[in-house]
Amino acid sequence: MSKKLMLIDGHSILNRAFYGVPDLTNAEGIHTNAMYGFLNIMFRFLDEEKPDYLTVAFDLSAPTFRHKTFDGYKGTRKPMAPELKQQVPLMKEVLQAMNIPVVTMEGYEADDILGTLAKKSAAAGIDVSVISGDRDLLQLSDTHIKIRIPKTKKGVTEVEDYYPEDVFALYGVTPLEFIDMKALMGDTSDNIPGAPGVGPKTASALISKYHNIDTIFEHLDELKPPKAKKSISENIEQVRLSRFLAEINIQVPIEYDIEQAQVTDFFNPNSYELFKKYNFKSLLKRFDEQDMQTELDVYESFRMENDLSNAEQLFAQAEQAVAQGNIVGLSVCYEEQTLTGIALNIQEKETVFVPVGGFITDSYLKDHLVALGKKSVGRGLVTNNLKSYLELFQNTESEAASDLYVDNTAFADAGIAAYLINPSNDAYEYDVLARDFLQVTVPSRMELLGKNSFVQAQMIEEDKLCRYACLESYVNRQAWEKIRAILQEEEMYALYDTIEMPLLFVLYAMEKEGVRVDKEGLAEYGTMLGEKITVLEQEIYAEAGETFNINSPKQLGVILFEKLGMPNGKKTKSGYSTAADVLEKLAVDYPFVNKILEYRQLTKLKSTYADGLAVYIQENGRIHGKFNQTITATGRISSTEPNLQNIPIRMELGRAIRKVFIPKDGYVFLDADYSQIELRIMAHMSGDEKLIDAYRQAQDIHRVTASQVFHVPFDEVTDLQRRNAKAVNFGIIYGISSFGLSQDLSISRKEANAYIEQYFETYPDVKHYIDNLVAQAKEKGYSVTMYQRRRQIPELKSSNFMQRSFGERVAMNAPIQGTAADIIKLAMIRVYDELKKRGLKSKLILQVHDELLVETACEEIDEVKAIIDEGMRHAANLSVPLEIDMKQGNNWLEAH
DNA sequence: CACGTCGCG
DNA sequence: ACACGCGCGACGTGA
Repeated sequence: MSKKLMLIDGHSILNRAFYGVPDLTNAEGIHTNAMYGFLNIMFRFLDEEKPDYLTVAFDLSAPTFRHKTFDGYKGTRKPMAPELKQQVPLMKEVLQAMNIPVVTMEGYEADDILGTLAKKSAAAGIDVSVISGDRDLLQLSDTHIKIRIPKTKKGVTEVEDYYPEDVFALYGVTPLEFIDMKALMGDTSDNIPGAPGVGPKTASALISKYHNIDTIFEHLDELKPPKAKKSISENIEQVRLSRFLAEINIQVPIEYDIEQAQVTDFFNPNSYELFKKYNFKSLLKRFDEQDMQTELDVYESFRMENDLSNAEQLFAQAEQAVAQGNIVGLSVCYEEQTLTGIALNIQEKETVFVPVGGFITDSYLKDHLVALGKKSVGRGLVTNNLKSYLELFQNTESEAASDLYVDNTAFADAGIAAYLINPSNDAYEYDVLARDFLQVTVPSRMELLGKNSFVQAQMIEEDKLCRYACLESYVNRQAWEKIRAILQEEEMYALYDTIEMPLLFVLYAMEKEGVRVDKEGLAEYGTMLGEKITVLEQEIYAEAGETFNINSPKQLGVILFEKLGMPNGKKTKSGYSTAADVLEKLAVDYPFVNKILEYRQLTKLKSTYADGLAVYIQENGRIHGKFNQTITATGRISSTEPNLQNIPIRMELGRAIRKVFIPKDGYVFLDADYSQIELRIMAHMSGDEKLIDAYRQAQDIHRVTASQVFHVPFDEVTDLQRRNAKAVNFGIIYGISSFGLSQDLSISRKEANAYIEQYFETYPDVKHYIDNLVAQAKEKGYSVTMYQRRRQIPELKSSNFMQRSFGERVAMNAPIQGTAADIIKLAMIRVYDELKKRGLKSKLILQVHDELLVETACEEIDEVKAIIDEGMRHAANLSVPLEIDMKQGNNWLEAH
C-alpha cells in the first residue's frame, strides 16, 4: 500500500472558511472564524483519508505578478478583508504548533508550490490529494493526484473529487488541456484575460477538438463559431499570455523533505494552548489528557487534607485570614444537594482540598463554611457561582429562603465580576478566568472530571476532584485581585458592589421560593390543547391530501409551495421559509393556511408550556426555575429551566395558561410593571425637553409623538397614526433603520425614512443623543449604561457593512436596555430588602424584565403594595417619573 | 448539534 | 444592488 500525502491550499481554504463561518472572536477580540473553519475542514479530510504526510502551502503575503484572489470576491483588486488578513499569520502559527509544515516561497504562489510537491511526490509513488477551493488546480489532477474541492451546500460540506476522468467528464478536456482551455476562456477572478467573448462552452469544445492553443492558432481559418474565430485571431498574444498565466509552475526549486511532513503529534501542549486561546471548543475534545500540560507550577502545592485535626487548623487559619480582611479563594463542590468537599486557597502556595470522608462529614464542612462566611469582612471569601451553593448558608432554624447566616458582603463572586468586565462571554468558569486574567491555560472541569458529578468523581478519581477544586479556589483568589482592580479602574466597582452582589442573594431567594403551579389545571389545559390539535391535524391532512409532519418546516414547505403551488416568497438557507409572517400573507389568498398557523400556536403551547412546564413542578407543587445573572450582553437577567420570562400573554388562548400560576393559600399575587421604562430612560438620558415634559404631564407618549411627527392636533390623532408613532418610538430604542421600520409597519422604506426624519426633527435631542451613543461607542469600543455597565461592541470596527450596522444598532440599544436592567435590579433589591427588614411573609418570586411578581400574604397586602410602589418608583431618580402599573389577583392572569 | 420557529420584554 | 430592527430560551426536526 502506497503512502499518502495531503496538500492544502492555505489561503484558499482559509478564505473559504472565512466566508462560510459566521464571525467569531475570542476574549481578546481576535477574529477566529476563518481559522476555526479551516481546522474543521482540515480535520474532516484528515479523518477521512488518514494520510501519512501533510503539508499546507501559503502565498507570501504580497501577491506577486499574478494577482490571485479567492472565491467570494468579484472584483480582482479588492483587498483582503482585515478580519481575514489578521488570521493568516495566526493560522500559520496554529499549524506550526501542530507540527504541520507550512511552506511558502518568495516569488512563487501556493499553487506553484502545491503543483511541484504534488507532481514530485506522485512521481515517487505517493498518493496525493490536494485540498483547495480553487478550480485552477484541476490541471494538476493525475492518476495519483486527486484534487478535492469542498463545497458548502445548504450548510452541509460536500466534496467534489477530481481525478483526470472527472475533469474530463465535467469539461471534456484532460487536466493538461484544462490550462489551454483556461487560456481561451480567461478568468476574471484571476486576472487572466483570455479571448473576449469565449466562454467555458466554446473553450471546452475548441480544446477537445484541437487539444491546445498552438494547434488552434494553426487552424484559425476553420474555427467555429465565427465569434470565437474573430476573437482568438485578434488576441493571439493575449491568449498566449493567458496560457502562461494559467499554467501552474511545477518546477519550483523548493527544498522539501517529505519525511518532515509526517503526520505526528497534532495535539500537544503548544497547540492546546492556542486552541484554548482561540476558543476552538469543539476541537479541544481531540486532545488527550497528557496533551494539556499546564504552565502553573502551583500544582505541586495543591494537596488533599483528610485528617480532622489538620482540617480544624486549616479552617482556623482561613477564618483568621478573612476576619482580618484578607482574601481567601473558595471552591465548593456542591451539587444535587450534596456536598463532596471544599477547597481553600489561603496564600499563593497554600491550596488545600478537604473532601467529605471519615471523620470529616458534610455537616462538619458546612458548619465551617458558615463560620467562614460569618467571620468574613469586606468580601474576603472569593467564590465563583456562589448562588449555586448559597443554600449551604441557609439558617436551619428557619424555612424562609432569605434567612441565611451570612450576607452578601462576606463574598466576592469572581464570575459575576468578570461578567461585568465583558458580558459577552458565554461562560465565566475558572478556566476562562485563568485564561482571561491570569494568562495561563488550565484544564476545565470537563477536562478533569468529564461528565462525572462531584459524587461520581470522588468515588472514581478523588485526586482529580482535588485538583479541580484546588484549581478553582486558586484561580478565584488569584484572578480576583486583577478583576477587582479592573472594576475599580473602570468605575464599575459600585455596580458590582451595590447591584450585582446584593442581587445574587435576591435571585437565590427567588429560586428557592419558586412559584406555585396548579398541576391539575395545567394538565387540563394540555388535554384541551391536545384535543384541538387532533382536530386541526385531520383538517390539515385532508386539505393537503396526505399526512405529513406539520412541525417540519421542510415537509410543510413541500406541501404548501410544491404540492399546493402557493407562491413562495422568502427563502431560508435550507429551503422555503414557513415563518408566521410568510404564512400570514399566504392566508389572505389561502384561508386554509390559517389552520397551520393555529396548529403551530397550539403545538407550541402544548409542547413548551403545558407539557414543558409540568416536568418542573416539584413535590411541593412549585416550580423552582433558575435566574441567571451572567448570560445577557445587556445586563438583563435570564430565566431557564424553565424559562419563566416568556409565559404567553399576547394571545387569548396562550395567556390563559397564566391562570395556573397561583399564590399559596392565604396569599395573593401583586404584580407590578414599569410603564415604558425604556422610553423614559431615553427621555432622561437624552435630556429632550419635549419628551420630558410629556412624561411629567403624564401624557400618552405615543399620541404626543404622533401629533408632533404628523403635525396634527393632539385630539385628532388617528389610531393608525398613534400606532405608527409607537412603532417609531420602539424603533429608536432598537437602533432604528428605515428597513426595519418599514417591515414592522408594512410601509415603504421611503415612508419609513420620512417618519424617522420627522421624528428626529421633533426630538432633536434624541437624535443628538443616539448619534452620540454610536460615536462614543466607536471611540471607546464599548457602550455604557447610567450605572456604568459596559458592553463591548467589536462589530463597530468590522469592515463588513452588516456587522458594522449591527454594532451601531447595539450601541443605541444596549445603554437603554441596560439601564432599564440596572434600575429594575435596584428595585428588586429594594423590595427584597424591605420585605426582609420588616420580617414580612410576602416574597418576591419572579422578574420579567420590567415586571415584578410578589406572592403576598393577605394580611400584608397594603403594606406590600406600598413597598413595591416605593421600591420601584424610587429605584432611580430620573428627570421623568418612573410610573408603574400594579394589580392584585388570585393568579398571574388576573394580576397582570 | 444546527436550524427554524416562536414565546416573552 | 444589497444587506437590516434589540435582548433572551425552549422545542421539534433532521443531518
